[in-house]
Amino acid sequence: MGRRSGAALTRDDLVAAAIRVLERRGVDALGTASVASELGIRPPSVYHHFEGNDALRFAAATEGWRRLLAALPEPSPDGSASLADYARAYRAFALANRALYRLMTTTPFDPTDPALLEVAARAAAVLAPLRLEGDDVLHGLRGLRAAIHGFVALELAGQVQLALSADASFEWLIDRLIRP
Amino acid sequence: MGRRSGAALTRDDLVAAAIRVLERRGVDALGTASVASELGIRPPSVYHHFEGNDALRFAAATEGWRRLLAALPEPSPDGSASLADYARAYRAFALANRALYRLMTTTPFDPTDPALLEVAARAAAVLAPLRLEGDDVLHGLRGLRAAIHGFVALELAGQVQLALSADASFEWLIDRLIRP
DNA sequence: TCGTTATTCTAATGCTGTTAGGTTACCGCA
DNA sequence: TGCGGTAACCTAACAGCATTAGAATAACGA
Repeated sequence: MGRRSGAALTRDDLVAAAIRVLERRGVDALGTASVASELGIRPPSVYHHFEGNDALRFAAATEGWRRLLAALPEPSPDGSASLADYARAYRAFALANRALYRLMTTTPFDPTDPALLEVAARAAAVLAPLRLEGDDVLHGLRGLRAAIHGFVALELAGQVQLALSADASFEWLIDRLIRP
Repeated sequence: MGRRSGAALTRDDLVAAAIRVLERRGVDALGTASVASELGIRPPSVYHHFEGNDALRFAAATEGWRRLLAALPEPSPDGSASLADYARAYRAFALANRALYRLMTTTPFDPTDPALLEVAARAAAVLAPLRLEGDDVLHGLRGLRAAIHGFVALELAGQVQLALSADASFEWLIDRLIRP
């Protein structure tokens, strides 16, 4: 049986289906088989939209960065969007989209991707009040990302036990990093 | 053909083979097939030593924590092993055993594992000079692990570009976390 | 020496991702 | 209005994977 009647599937349809699979069945279940099944098509048909499994996962990860970007506070000239707000929004996104975040941070990514560049740019904007200079700007950027991602990664791995509030520890860490 | 003559394989033999596969062919290639091939046996034979693929990966990850522990400085009563030494040794291990470290931090782990508990205990010992009190002790422990792991994870993902020394950024981050 | 057990095997199943090549719907153009 | 080209989907087939079932052989204890 050849082409079906009605609207044809787009790459975006497949990516959306991939993210649905991701949320429902976890990162290990993501593949041509599960995505095809989600859409009611056959695995080989996926190859008309993507080169293969890797390209599909890559596209899903990129869409993840776009969604993260949409969840981050926009940098405002008056500096009302604080560094802590940025960090909190980042962490909240990761906790609300665990499988997707794992995919994003395990998939090799394209350093020229606009969404990724913008995520980094907002982090830089939000660091501005610290008035870092020279190399410290890049050190600060790397340190902030490392701290946020590291904390979230430990949480997602279940390595933050319940004896003490994870929220409080996160605030403690961010505060220690940004204080003058 | 049944059992082979000579010494039989042990669980440790399989774990060592798994780590060799890990280093040579990466974390995705690790499985019953590759480990069996590494040892010159057939995949089903792996099931006489481990319940399956997950158990094998779990054992390899646990061995990884043991090796990390051996690479960390021992806590000394006079405090000569500093926090920075601990952080540097941790990072060096991760960079020298990339695939193994990825496996360790991706595999769900046993929170009662002695090696893991000891890694955490040494981190706690090394934090002692900071004289944190109450909840701050746990906050500090979590923050330190998050910062170190986050930085290393970004490095392993290739997300630390070469414009500025990663070593310097790491020192910057650790210093900012531990200064009074 | 002889059964018992441990270790490995072959054979087979069902799941992947992937390639090759066939079939049908849509769309622009005569 | 009809016709060809292309895009989107299909079935069939293959290789590789983890896994289970059951047979064969070596080592070991009585």
